[in-house]
Amino acid sequence: MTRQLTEYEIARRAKLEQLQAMGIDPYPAAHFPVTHHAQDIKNNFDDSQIETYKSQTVAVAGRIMMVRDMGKAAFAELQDSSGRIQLYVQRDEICSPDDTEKEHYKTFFKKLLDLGDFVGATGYLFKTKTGEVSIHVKTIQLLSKALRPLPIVKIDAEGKKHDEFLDPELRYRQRYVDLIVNDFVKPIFLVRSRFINRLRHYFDQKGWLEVETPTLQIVHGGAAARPFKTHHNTLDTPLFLRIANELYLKRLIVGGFDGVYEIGKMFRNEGMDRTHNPEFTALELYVAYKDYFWMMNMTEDLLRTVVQEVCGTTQIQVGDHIIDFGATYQRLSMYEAIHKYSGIDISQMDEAQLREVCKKLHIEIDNTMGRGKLIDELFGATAEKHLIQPTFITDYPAEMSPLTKKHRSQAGLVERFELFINGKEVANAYSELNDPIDQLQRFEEQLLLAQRGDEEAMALDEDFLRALEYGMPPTSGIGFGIDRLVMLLTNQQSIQEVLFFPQMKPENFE
RNA sequence: GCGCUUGUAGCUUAGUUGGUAGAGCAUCGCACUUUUAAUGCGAGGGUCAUGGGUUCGAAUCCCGUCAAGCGUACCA
Repeated sequence: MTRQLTEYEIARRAKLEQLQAMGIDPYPAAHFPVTHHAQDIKNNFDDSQIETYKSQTVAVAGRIMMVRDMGKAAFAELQDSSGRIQLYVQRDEICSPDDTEKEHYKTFFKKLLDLGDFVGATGYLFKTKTGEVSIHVKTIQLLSKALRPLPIVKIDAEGKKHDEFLDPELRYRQRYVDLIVNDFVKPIFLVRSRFINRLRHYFDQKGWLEVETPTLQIVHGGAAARPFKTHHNTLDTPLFLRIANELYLKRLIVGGFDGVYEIGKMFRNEGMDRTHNPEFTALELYVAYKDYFWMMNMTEDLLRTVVQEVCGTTQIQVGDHIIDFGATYQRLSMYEAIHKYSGIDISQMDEAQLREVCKKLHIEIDNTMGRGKLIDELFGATAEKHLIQPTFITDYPAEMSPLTKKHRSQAGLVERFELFINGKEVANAYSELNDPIDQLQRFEEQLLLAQRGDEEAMALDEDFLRALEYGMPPTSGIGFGIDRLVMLLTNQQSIQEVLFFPQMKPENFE
C-alpha cells in the first residue's frame, strides 16, 4: 500500500513532523471547550455591546478555510458546523511574552497551519472596519492536521463561484469533501432528517407503533422485484435481502397491534437511474379496521402537516412547477385517468381490444402481457406524466396486485391507490387482502407467472398464509418512497443528491 | 443491458487542420498590523483516465478497457 504522494501531501507531512519536533501534538486528545458557533455569533452580534464584548472570551473550533495574510496580522476564515466566522490574528496578541522570536505566529500560524486544518481559537468579538463580525484572537491551537488539500471554493465580489467542486463522481465518492466545500449540500440532508423525524412524530401521536422487521428474509415477498441473494453460513441456507416488509407488518396486525409502521431500507437488484438506487428507504404503515378511502384522507393530512412543518409552507417549487401539498388531492380511477388523458374508454375492453389500442398509440407490447399489464402500460404512456399535482390513482386491475382486496363493487379491480406527484409514483396503498383463501389463489396465479419466466413474480409465503388463516382484521396499508419525497421537498432531480452515499461502482485505488 | 457524451496539475479549465502542454486559484519563498477571490514580486508542480494502433511525430485520429453523467430498457 504505497501510494505516490502529491507535492501537497509531502509538504503537509513535512509540516506534521515539524510540529511534532516543536512539541506540538497535531492530533491532541484533550477536548476543546467550544462556547460559540459561527452562525450564532453573527446572528446575535449587537453593535451596542461592542465595549462589553472586549471583556468576554469566546471559544470557537473548526477548519481554517481561508487565510489573508497581511504581514504582522492575518485574517482567517474558520468554518464550523454552522457556517464561517472571520478570525483576526495579530502577531503580538497570540504570542506569549516569553516567545521573543514570535515563533507561534511566524512558524506555527503562518507556516505550519494549512487550509483544512482544525483549530480551536479564543478571543473577543468585534467588527472590522469593513463591518465584518470577527473574533480578535488571543489564543489559537491546532486540533487536527489535514494531510490532503481541500478544493476550496471561492466566491468573488459579484457572487461568482470559482473552482467549484462539482464533478458528480468526486462529490458522491467523497461526500465528506462535498459537505465541507459545497454549502448547498447540507440543507438537503437537514430536510431529509427533519422530514423523517416529523413523519415519526405524526405516527407516534396517532398511537401507532414503530417496529423493526427482518432485513434478511427466507422468502422475499411483498413486492415484485429481483432480490439480492446471500447465504447464512451457520444455518447453511440462502437468504434474501428484503424487497419489501409488507408481509411481516401484516403478521403484526394479525398479532393484535392497531397500527404499525417501519421506516427502513429496501434492496432491489435492478437497474439504477435518476430515481432508483439499489437500496432505498421506504416507510410502510398498516392500520387495522381501515380501508383505502380512509388511507387517502390520512395521506393528505399527513403530507399537509409534515410538509408544512419541514418547509414552513405547503407550496413547494419543483422544477418549473409549484406543487401544492396542502390542497385536496384529485382522485381518479385508473380507467378515468386513461380516459382523461387519451380520450379512450377502456373500461369495457377485453385483452384483444386493449392490444389494438396499444398498437394504435405505438406502445411496445409483447405476448406475455396480460390485461392488467396492458392497462398499466397504457396508463404509463398516456396519463402518468400529466400527474404533476398530488393525485390519487385508484382501482387497479387485480392481476397486478396479488396482496390487495378485491374491489367492493367492480369486478376485476382491486382496492388500491397510488399517489403520483410530479409525474412520479411516491406511494402505493391498499385495502389489504385478508381473505386467506383468496390470498392462496393469488399466490398460485403468481406461481403460474413465475413458471412462464416472470422473474419478479411473487413467491408463495406459507407462513404468511398461516397467519392470515388465524384472521387479520380489515386493514389498510401504505408504502411511501421516502427518497423520492425528499427529492420533491428539496427540488432535486437525482436520487443521488438525497442519499449521503449513493451506490457507485468500486473505485480503483491501484 | 444498450446508445450518446465526458475524463488535461489539489480544484476550475485553455489547447485552433496531429508538431512532445498554457492559465487562474491553491502550494513554496519574500514584503505588508483591519483584509475579504487581499495585494505586489519570484519559484516549483502535468507519464494529458488506462492499454494498444496509425504516424517521422498524438492530449489531439482509430480500437479495446475503466469510471462518470445523460438518455433508454428493466423496476406493478
